[in-house]
Amino acid sequence: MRKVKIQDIAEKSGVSPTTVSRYFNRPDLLSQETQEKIQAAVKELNYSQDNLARILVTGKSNLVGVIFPHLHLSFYTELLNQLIKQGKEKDYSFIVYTSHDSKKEELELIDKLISYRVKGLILLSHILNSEEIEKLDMPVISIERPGGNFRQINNDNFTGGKLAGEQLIRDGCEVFIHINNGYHEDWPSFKRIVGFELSIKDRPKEICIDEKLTDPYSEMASEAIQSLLNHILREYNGKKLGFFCSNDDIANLLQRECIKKRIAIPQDIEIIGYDNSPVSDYAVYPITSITQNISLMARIVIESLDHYIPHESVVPASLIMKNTTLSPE
Amino acid sequence: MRKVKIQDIAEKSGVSPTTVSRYFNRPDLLSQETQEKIQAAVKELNYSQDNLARILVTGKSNLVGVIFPHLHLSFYTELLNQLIKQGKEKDYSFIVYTSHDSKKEELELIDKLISYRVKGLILLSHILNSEEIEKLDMPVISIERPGGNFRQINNDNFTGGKLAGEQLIRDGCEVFIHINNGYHEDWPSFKRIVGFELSIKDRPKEICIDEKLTDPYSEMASEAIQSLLNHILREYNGKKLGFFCSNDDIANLLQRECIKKRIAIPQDIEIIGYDNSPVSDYAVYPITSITQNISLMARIVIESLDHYIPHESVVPASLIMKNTTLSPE
DNA sequence: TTGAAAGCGCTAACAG
DNA sequence: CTGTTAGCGCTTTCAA
Repeated sequence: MRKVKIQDIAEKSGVSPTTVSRYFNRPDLLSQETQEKIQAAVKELNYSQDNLARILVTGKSNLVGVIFPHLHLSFYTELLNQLIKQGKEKDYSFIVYTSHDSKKEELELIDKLISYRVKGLILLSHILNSEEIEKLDMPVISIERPGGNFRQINNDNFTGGKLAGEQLIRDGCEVFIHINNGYHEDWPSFKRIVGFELSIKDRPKEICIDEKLTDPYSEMASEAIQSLLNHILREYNGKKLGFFCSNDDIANLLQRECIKKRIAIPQDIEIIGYDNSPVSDYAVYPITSITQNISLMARIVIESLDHYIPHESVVPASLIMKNTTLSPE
Repeated sequence: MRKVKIQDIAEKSGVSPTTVSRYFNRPDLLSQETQEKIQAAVKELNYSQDNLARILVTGKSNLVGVIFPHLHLSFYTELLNQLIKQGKEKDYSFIVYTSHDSKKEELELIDKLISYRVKGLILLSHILNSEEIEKLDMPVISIERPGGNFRQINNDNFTGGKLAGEQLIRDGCEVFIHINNGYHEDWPSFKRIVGFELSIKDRPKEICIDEKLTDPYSEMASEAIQSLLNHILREYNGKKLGFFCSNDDIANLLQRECIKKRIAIPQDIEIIGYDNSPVSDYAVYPITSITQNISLMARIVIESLDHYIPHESVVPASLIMKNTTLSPE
């Protein structure tokens, strides 16, 4: 299958393998004449480099590993999309894994990545804790994960939650409901709740946590949101409700139930999502959402691979007004 | 960074590097005693293999390249999801690219994959034609692409379209509309249209093609579907309409417009999508859809990597009844 | 401006 | 059951 190597084109063009290597890496060191000879041979034999051999000897790899919890959330697929797109310019290639599973399996995945000599690891899954990550003998860039002595890129979740609360207040909501699929106090996304609660002060509120919402495309999730909505409607009959959801997919799920119940959006119920992902635009009523600026996150990731300095970056959050909140006068 | 190699643990355990190598590849050839010695050393030094070196010498790689047109379609992300999941068992790792772009860029991507010595290439993009693919010096598995002398895995699109048409007839639709983002007669998905048209015979029909629907998450797409629906409603006022969309995302887009116009689904309009992807379940009225059996496709892909024999596989299509068509008595 | 030699980390003969 | 030797395809000294 693969046959033509540097040796072959060395012979063809009457120079040494070293010179051919230099043609690719330091062409400026070669005479015009040799360059042309080599170029001709490369074309004729349709030679293409062997990156593995090169990585082996130089120790410099452009392979990057990415581990997602799953791919059923727009935030993840959009981030992947941006990583691939922006990584292309710097010649990075991404090995993608998902890890729904055990700690043991995640460590095996990472080991496999190491065995492929990846330049770094982009981590979105929540299975490993900080100490375990710090033990890894490679650059790790975590996204929306609890901190530690590695590179972290997080959204300004606090401001995100605060912006949501403020908007709902401005629009005259009387009860404030946060829907989330689970939280830990050390997760960056926990700050959304903090910011939200702070902004609504002592107004009536409900914080609804349900792990069934983790995979919003499941039937379980659908049922969970249904009974949640029923509960809230019963409890706060006649009041204007302001919902703040931990992601757009959940917000969309909620909107769907509201439509089925013929509740007027945004007159009787307002909804604010998180991520400003395609689904939020794609919903029946495009969903007002907090943007995480995924493309900026991706850019910082790529940059961090080149210059790895463990610390946290916070990417600003902002409110994107759409049709599930009142439009400003 | 990376230091401990086979040599180190050979010294540590007092055997030759070869023996250590055998410990990983043919442990059955070693005595119990040596195995234990080596195991101890491996643990102590926290050794992990170097796959690149191994690929270099054996010529056998478990890296697989995947090229998608983009990642904004559930069919793509779900396929990727399944590939990663099912590939894990056979120890495959996937390098993922998207290629919105030029033929030149796509060939560069493929060249890069070759330079990483991938075992094979999974191709979903439509940029290269069959001859160009055949020229590639590696196993190529194409999915939903025109054929050629390589491995193809396609859905039984003809039956898929036919099933959709038959259902709409059964439900009493009077006008039959197919919505598509574009087609070529040699694409497998063209057969959906053929099967659909055949099943509805001489009944009133419209075949609507609009490239703006290619990325259904764009604003353009949204506007396109809106004016399309307006046109149809004007033209066939009072008739029951049966829509067959080329994918679930478009079907969802269409449903959204129907809801806004307060058209009764499935009484006045029926909608059938394609892919049976998460969005179809996630829509306000879960969308009746043709399943491509993505997980089966993924399984065949994985299988084909091990036993590469150029030919076409056709994966059966079937109709999944949900809420945008009448439920059977 | 070019080449010879050594070696990246590993495994496949072949031998014992 | 284990070790010796050679070499995967490339780059990096060092020397000319």
